[in-house]
Formats: sequence, C-alpha cells, structure tokens
Amino acid sequence: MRDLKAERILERLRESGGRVTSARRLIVEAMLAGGDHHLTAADIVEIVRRDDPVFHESTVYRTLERLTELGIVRPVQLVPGATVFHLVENAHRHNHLVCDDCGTIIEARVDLLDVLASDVARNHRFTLQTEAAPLHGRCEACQHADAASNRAADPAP
Amino acid sequence: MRDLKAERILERLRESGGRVTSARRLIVEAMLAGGDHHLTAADIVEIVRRDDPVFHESTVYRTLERLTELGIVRPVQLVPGATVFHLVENAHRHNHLVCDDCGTIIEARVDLLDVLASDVARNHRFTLQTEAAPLHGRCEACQHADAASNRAADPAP
DNA sequence: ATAATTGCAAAGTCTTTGCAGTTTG
DNA sequence: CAAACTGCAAAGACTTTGCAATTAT
Repeated sequence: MRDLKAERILERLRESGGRVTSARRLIVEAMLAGGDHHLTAADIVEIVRRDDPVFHESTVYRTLERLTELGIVRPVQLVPGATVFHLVENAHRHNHLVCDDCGTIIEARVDLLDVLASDVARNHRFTLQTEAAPLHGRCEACQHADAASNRAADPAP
Repeated sequence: MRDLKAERILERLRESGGRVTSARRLIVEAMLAGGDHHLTAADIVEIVRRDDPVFHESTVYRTLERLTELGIVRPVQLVPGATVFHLVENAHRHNHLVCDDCGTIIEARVDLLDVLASDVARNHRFTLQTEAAPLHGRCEACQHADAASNRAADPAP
C-alpha cells in the first residue's frame, strides 16, 4: 500500500525525465511514513539516515525542490526559520492554525476557507492556496495565559 | 505630525523601562516613513545608515525584538527568508495576499477575514490574528501565465 | 554512453549572542 | 551611578552551489 504510493510518485518523477535513486525513494517513503506531519528538511535527513548513514542534506534540498516543481510536494512556511514540506498526494486537505505565542500547530478543516477564497477571487482576482495554508493567531491556552497575567499585573475591577 | 508619532512610540518604550537612543529613534522614524511598506531588518539598516553610517545590524534585531514584545511592532513572515516588520500603530488594517509564484504582494481589506475569524474562533477556540496575516496563492498574472504555458505545452482543444 | 544525481565542502543569507565600552535616566 | 544599550566580531540555523565521482536509463 505504502510502497505503491511511493512507486506511483517516483514514476511521475521518472516520466518527467528524472531518475529514481535510492535516496529519492527513501525521501518519498519518509514523507509518506510521516503522514500529515510537517517535516522539515532536517527531519527528513534524520529519517533517511537511519537507512543510509551517508545521506547528505544537499540531496534533500535538491530533491524537495524537484518534487515541488512537479507539484508533488508543497513547501509551507509555518514558523520563521523552518520550512515544512507536505506531500500533496498524501495530505488530507487541511489548514494550519499556528499559535504565534507558543508555536502550537492545530490542523483545521480546509473548507473553513471556502467563503474567504471566493471573496478573494472575486475582489482581488487572486486564487487562494487554501490547502496547507498557515493562519496565525493565538491558541486557547495562550489567550488564557495572557488574561491571567493581565489580571495579575493589573488587579483592578 | 510624524515626529509626534515617533515620540509617542518612543515614550512607550521609555515607560517600559527602555532607553530612548538615537538609534532607536532612527529605527522608529524609518518605519514611520516606510508607511505600510513591509520593511525587512536589512531595509531598516539601509535607511538608518543614511543618517548613522556605523549603525549595526544587531541593533536592529535587538530593537525590533523589544518593540515586538511591547506590541508596537509585528513581525510577519511573508516569504521564506525575509521577515518583515509592521508598525502596528501606523498600519491601516490589512492583509497580504502573497503570490507564491512571482512574490507579488497585494494588500487586501482585512474584513475579508471576519467570517473566517469567527468560524475559527467557534470551531477551534483559536483567535485569528487577521491583521497582517499573510495569505498565499497565485495572482492573476501568474494564473494567466500558467494557463498560457499549459496551452503551449499541450496544444490540444 | 550520457545525462542526471550525489557527496562533499565551501559559501551565502538571515539572525543571534557574548562582551567590553558607551550612553541614558 | 547603575542599568540599558551599542558596536563589533564571532557563531548559529537553514539553505544553496560548484565540482568531481557515481549511477540510472
């Protein structure tokens, strides 16, 4: 099952003139195994090195770039300093709610964005990339934390 | 007018125990002069150096960090590799539509997000930071470009 | 065979940090 | 004066690139 998915993806790579190498196979398998986790390049290196200890970072970046061009992978900037990669094919459609205070990432159903997407299309002729898009804000815990500290700092009413 | 705004901001800094230095004054003035432009740390360095040639990058980062803590400035990650900073006070409420193909940034009215924000609050107990939150997708030009190249590559119907 | 890919090492960008000297309140 | 800030230089995270050796087709 998992292998079939990997092979199907690798076949697209081959069809586009690319070569299927063991490194690339391991990268794709790592991403499939990761499910919907948001893997950084470093994550992938770590996973692949379990099978191939000499696997090098530059290979990840070059392969991810290639896969992105082919539309197989989508890079998403959830937080500063760490681009994460989604396997488009594997991901259920979802969004990310990123808490800017604590960094927690909540996955939300993508259809939340449907109304917004059509508004944006109409008003700005802009096609929203709704899948995997990061939305920023504050999670419940951080809102409470903040309210609590405000209360402590300013013990008025 | 402009000076008053700067002084008001600097006063908040002073009230919080910070010191108002000429470097910080120049940083704030640079951001005010930038209006709603999205200034990167490097942009600010460049502007400030016109008045103070020895002004150093580390000072920008430290000052922006401080101003962010005070809620005076908001960092936004529009594209990978370049955090931009908004002066909260100065910005009219807006969003950014970021074209992932060509990097164009369109400013959109923030109330587009109102419906989404209340949905997210209800469904996920998450408070969207609607202002200055970047939305990703493709601008009109890039959609056309893509359609054209598809037509060229696959001259079917 | 030959074009694509890899490992390696070096460099590049953006940002952070430690420290000693300077400035602000 | 004491605490905060600055310049400087060094380092850190993440990513890119040139090149010779290797590998897929």
